[in-house]
Amino acid sequence: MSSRATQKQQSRERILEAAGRHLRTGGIDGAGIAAVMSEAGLTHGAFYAHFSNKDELTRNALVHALEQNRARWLGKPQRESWTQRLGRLARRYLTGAHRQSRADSCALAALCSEAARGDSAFRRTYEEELLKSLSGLCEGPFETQPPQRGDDALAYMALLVGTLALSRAVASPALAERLLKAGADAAARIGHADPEQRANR
Amino acid sequence: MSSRATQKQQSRERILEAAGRHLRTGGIDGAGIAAVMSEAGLTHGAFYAHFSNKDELTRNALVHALEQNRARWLGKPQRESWTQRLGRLARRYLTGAHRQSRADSCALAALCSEAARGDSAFRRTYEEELLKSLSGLCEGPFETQPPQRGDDALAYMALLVGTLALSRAVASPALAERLLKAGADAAARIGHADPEQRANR
DNA sequence: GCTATCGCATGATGATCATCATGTCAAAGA
DNA sequence: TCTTTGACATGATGATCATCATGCGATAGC
Repeated sequence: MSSRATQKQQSRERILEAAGRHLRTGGIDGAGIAAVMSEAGLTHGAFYAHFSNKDELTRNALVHALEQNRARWLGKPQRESWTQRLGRLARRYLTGAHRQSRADSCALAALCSEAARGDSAFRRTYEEELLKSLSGLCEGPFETQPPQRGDDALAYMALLVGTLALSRAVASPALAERLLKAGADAAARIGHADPEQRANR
Repeated sequence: MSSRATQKQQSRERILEAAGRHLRTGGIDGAGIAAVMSEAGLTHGAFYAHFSNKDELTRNALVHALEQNRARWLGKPQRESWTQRLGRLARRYLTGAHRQSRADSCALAALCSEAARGDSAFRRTYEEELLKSLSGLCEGPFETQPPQRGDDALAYMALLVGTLALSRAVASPALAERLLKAGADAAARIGHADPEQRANR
């Protein structure tokens, strides 16, 4: 690859990094092309050499951010039961540190309510990333999971995302911490409700 | 009350209604004073006779919206167990209709991720309203609930909010519907995990 | 070495928006 | 009836922002 091409590739990488941080910290609108480019060490004019418009950047930054999120959250495969896995990953996700670190936190949670207002291309991207995260959680393609496990995984993700979002939306740290704890406990229980009870729902 | 005062009161009411709709449909920034005032049948200049700035409007609209939300969601007291109540209210909350009606839907869910980016006055208001909703759910002051019930209520609200938000963020209607169903099932189970299991957590 | 290319910078442009200044007119109070 | 008040309208003002036009300078291919 020519040196110019690698330069451009590196610039693009830095832009996506900066955009990912801004996206999670400031939301979809809170980005600002000039601010992102400046954080990437460039000026606003260079933007259109990399992306055709802001929406395209936003989608790419979302993908980029969630790949990082999944790598850090899911880590390497473990020897554990489904129930253990749900409990362990919930405790790893619902921490005070995750709540407070905005710039590199889970983009699904950081954007959950704003995503609904995005255009359909953005929502398609969001959905794809959610499905990838579900597959990572299940350690296999989400579409091939047995129905009950798929439903568990969906409710589980909704609980994690909702808990983290609420814990940030709230003003008092004490309530935020209690939310995290209550959410993690409930998430750990999603895997093992009494089976006979679940059969005749 | 003088006729002028009632006029003003009615104007204020219409502004709050319009702002509540815009808040839930377009988010905190998506409001736009001119648009809100025009929907209230006034022009933008009249705004500052009612509120000192946009932030104040936003907070008041949030309170107004959530009062309506609670009235419609919780309805009249019922003769039912805690478990039954959680199941019934989850099914009432997590419907396709609620997902699609943006303008008058639950403001807690509509703003859950953006609220984190609001100023501290906004987050205080959000927290107060969340606590009122929790009290309504518990049919008594949230602060006086037994710890386990309080934790259940917190996780339950997080699950409802997260499920509704995700179901809107996603592009495909089928996945959205499945999320609602899985969320409602899981929410109904929050109340009755095996007690001995819960005791030695 | 010469020239074309292209990544990037600088500086418009036009749109949107919150807020303010000023004017108007009807109702309140004397 | 006359004056004052205040709810509302109209029309700036300045800030922010996405997008575009233009120019530069280094690199790549000849």
